[in-house]
Amino acid sequence: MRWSKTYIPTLRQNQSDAELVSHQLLLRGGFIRKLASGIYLYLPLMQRVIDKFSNIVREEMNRAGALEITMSVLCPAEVWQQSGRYDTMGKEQIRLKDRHDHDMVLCGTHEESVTSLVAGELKSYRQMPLNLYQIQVKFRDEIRPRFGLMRGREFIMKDAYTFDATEESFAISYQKMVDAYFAAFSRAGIEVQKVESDTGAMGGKAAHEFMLLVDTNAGEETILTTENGSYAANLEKAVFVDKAEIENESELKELETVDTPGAATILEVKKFFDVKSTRLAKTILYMADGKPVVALVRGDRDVNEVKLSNAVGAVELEMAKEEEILKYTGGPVGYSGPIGLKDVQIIVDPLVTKLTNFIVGANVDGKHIINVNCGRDFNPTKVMDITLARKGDKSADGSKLIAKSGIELGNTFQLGTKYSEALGAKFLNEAGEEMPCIMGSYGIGITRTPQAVIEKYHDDKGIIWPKNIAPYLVCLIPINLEKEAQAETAEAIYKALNDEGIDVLYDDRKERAGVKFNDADLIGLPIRITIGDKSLQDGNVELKARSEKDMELVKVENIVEAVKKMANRLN
RNA sequence: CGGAGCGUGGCGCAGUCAGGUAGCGCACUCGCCUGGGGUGCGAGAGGUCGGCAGUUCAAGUCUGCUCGCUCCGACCA
Repeated sequence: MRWSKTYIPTLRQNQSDAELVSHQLLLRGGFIRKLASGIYLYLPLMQRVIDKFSNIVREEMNRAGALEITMSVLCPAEVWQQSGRYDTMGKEQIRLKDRHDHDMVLCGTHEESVTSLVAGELKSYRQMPLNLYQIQVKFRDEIRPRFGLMRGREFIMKDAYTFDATEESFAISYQKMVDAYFAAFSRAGIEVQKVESDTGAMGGKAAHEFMLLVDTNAGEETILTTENGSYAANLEKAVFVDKAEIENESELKELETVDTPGAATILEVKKFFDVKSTRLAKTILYMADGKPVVALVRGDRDVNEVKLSNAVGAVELEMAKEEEILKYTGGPVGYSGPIGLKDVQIIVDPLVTKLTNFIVGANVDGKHIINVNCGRDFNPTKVMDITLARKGDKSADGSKLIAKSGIELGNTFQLGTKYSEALGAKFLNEAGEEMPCIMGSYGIGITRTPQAVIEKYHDDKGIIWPKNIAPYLVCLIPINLEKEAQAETAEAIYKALNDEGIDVLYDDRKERAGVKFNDADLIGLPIRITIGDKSLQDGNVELKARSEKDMELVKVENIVEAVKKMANRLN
């Protein structure tokens, strides 16, 4: 492609509202433009990146036996009502009415569509395993879109869905997808880390995320992992073994209400009684789908709201407001406790049940209760792990957990039979019994991944694309096209590379060398060929990798081979 | 939704406090110069100052309403 014939609107200045380097570079490099908050247009360079990455994913999916289909983005609400998710998706789902006033949704994922498809066709265990996928636009009406393509309201995703007759068969299908994911990301030039994650709105039994680990604040998720990688999970999901030393008293003492004026926070209470925060229980009131729930964790710990949300089966969980705290506990913020609460669910973390004679709020301004014991003084609705893990905690095998920052590029969900039962995707097994399919669903962020790659691979001048997803492999730059020798050589090399099927962007613009070099560095094509008088006198052109500092001189007639050789050794 | 800001040529901004001829840099067009890291000189074109209503002789500037956008938080691929 000739630069003058394509459309690459690079910018000299940064756009003021882009926070992330990768977002900034996509805008400056002329890859994307924003149409509205969280809605982007993909320009020619970006389109090529998307195509290249899509094709890698497509090839790996096909290799794993998945079959490509396309499902409609527009979907009748009815299907979502059947699965129950019409109520649980909340405002993230974009909804509209058609001209007949029928409720419709713009899909953010396709479990419902694919399951209702399969429900009508799948009758026998002989038809499984089945794996269907598509690469398509998705809609999620994010509360706060940000970070460019990382969190948009419209984005492209590869989503795959598996249907199996038995757990054994499902395990194989799942593993095939996991393997395909590693293969696809590796071909795109990046290494991902598989971590355990919460299933969230997807439901189901277990889930994994595929994270790109980054140094910057771009990682919107924290991962806890052991040094050797034996365990890795995202913060919300991470399970840990608590190693805190607790000074428990063996004898259970009498309850006592104590005046603690001005001591509302854990820190103040701990100071007041001159004890460690592990001797206190933190009582936090939440509203779960409008109903009050109290969460009790040890004083030195924080509530994991995802775990809590799962514990009570809530769709929407938020911390209670001041007036709600007053209403349900009778006391002000900072003095809440589990004793004497009525019509409030009490979820207690196991770490609290291990304490004796601990301290809680009295639900009265300026008072706390001491010598509290769970089960004796109040009855938990449920005892369940609701504590947020943190770095420094121990994993199950005793190794220390360390924190890393990651960008989620893909995920895999073990859905079980949630959707197949709801939407009637049933089959007859070998014994002639009717069974629901065992399902899995699998996503890869097609537009998000390239931006994450940029976040990982860039320098102060611009992007450094891995070769397999670079919009072009080679950037061909004649310093001065007015010089006939340079122009002729450029044309010849351009033709030679094209004839070999090598993607080359030929900068034939009447720009000064500096502009061309800067633009080339900015858009980050892996290999640059420079044609200038100095080296051309000896029949040479200059070959340079974007990721490397030094260039080499190559005879014009050897350039194609040299490019191939360089491409081979580059990431 | 809670908190904080911002909307002025394509992009980045000044001007708003204190009402009185809409400005700067980059980009763009034309001419000349230059020609190995965002070149220099000259001449141009381009703006409903987010929108609506109000105050005023006069509104980018003051008032009210409204729309959009960004950042922090809750939500998430």
